[in-house]
Amino acid sequence: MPQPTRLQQDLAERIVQLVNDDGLAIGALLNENSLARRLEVSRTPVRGALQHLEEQGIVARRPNRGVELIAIPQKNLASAPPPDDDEEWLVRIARDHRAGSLPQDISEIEVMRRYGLNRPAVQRVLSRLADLEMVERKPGYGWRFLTGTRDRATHDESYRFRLMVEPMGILEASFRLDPSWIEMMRRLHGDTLERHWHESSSVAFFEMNAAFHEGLAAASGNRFVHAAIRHQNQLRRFSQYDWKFGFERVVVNCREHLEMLDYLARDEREIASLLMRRHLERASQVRSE
Amino acid sequence: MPQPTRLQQDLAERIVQLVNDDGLAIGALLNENSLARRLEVSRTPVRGALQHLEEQGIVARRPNRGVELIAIPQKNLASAPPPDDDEEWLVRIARDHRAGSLPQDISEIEVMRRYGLNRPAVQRVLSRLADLEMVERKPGYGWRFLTGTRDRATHDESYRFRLMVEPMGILEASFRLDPSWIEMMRRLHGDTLERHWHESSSVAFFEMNAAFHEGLAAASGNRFVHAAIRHQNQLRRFSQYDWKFGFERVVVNCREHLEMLDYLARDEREIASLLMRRHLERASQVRSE
DNA sequence: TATTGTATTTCATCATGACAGAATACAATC
DNA sequence: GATTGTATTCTGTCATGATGAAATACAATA
Repeated sequence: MPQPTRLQQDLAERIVQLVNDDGLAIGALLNENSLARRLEVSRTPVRGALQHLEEQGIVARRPNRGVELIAIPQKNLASAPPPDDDEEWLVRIARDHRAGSLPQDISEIEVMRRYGLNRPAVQRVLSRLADLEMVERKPGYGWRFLTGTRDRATHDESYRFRLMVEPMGILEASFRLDPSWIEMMRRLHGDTLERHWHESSSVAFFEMNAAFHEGLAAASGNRFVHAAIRHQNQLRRFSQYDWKFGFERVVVNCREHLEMLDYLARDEREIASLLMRRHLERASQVRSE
Repeated sequence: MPQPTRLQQDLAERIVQLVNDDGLAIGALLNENSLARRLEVSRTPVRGALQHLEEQGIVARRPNRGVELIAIPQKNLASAPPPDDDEEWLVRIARDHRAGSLPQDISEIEVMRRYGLNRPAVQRVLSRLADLEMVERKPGYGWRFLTGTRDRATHDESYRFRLMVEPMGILEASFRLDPSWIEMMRRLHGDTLERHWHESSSVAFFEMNAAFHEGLAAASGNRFVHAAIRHQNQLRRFSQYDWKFGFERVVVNCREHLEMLDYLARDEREIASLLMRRHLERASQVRSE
């Protein structure tokens, strides 16, 4: 009981979500069986999640009767994406390599030694870096970083690719955008514009940016469009996490996003699509200056 | 020495490739060191590959002097893609599931038992099926097949996606197509049209088709376009391997490909791009009849 | 009877060691 | 001196068993 599992944490969040969606009031009784059924897991991890919520004072066990809701939980910050355990290692290794503190060619054992990771973890991390085309297996043993010719060309190709997919995604017949999503995005962008700007906000800014583009890709109703953009975001995450945006760039970006949201709210998708095209073209030139 | 490694097989093929590229004649001496350097591996696997070639009567060892080329090897069939070891299992599992002989939800151990695979192999295979969105991890333990709603919608979304990417790829400024590739493709398509058609040719036909689209994607000079189409091919490979094409469909397909090749040979890319668009639109309707 | 409490079984991950193949170094031969 | 032959070291994969968590079955209680 000291450390809730990742599954248990996720379930706890999803239970909070269910409570909100169902509009339950204080005093309502939950029960493990129906939760387990709705969440498609067994009772065991649900118990763990409930215990976790109990420690937070959100529910209280009523022996043999159920679990009473004793406080309405408020959802955490707007859809904080659950940070993957391996992810921090991805970022760290990518950064270390860029800083030149890693050799161009490296074996799995060397990575294990340097970072104190076990082998399965190293293999997961390297596989994911390979998916992002940041490393590749060497023919014999070991791995090789690909960041030689990569950065310059990749940046352009990424934008060229997104220019093919994102504006068209908005025009798909299956495009459906949740109005509440638009509202949430508007609020996030408004906040970013008004809040005082720190260098340290660049990660948050990146994530908002990524969420905007991914959300529209998801709305296209085409899983391949969505998957492609998610992949692009993942790719950019590492090369841009410690990229220092000037505030002017942030302002321009938010304004362009807000403009698109305005048109999308009125279902003016042709215009939004054009704006997306121009937005990407402009953004692609930022770095190459 | 009974079984050459996969790496050794690959090296043997690449050595043959080098011999052809360099235009070496019978009697020429190869040496392990320079081959190892050019192939970016150590001498050990090169030795294995040479031994393999020796058994085929292509080279002969001259102790302490080198390895003599005693027969000009002819390249195997046009770019036969080295069939991945796991791949047959992917196909088999996908097929078994479609045939209904696998449960909707399944654990890794169950897969190990049914197919007599070891755990790492099962994990590789399931991961790849997950990349193709054919299965997903269940929250707790086990995996779930996604082929419920999948097939119908996926087919359409796949073509919608390719319609965004493939015609545009041809128009990219970085587009470069190797004339010899065009020639090879023409020959392949011509052969397919003339040869008598068997049901059993459908795999070969699929692969030619895939190679055509992948080749054009690669020519775009954009790695994301290329990766996206490779992914689409992989996806289609499983749902279409035992799809029975009527011969009329094969004829139409080849004619359309050949027409595109004609325009591409003259660098008439706008027209080729339009033809690609119509080709995909037409192909997308075949199955939904 | 509905629900939680408890015990048992099953599963996936990790740790460890064995093994085959690749990398490397050095000896032998022309 | 260049090349192959041979030995040694290093690396990654597989096999096995231990461990913790999830799934499942059954008992207990309101």
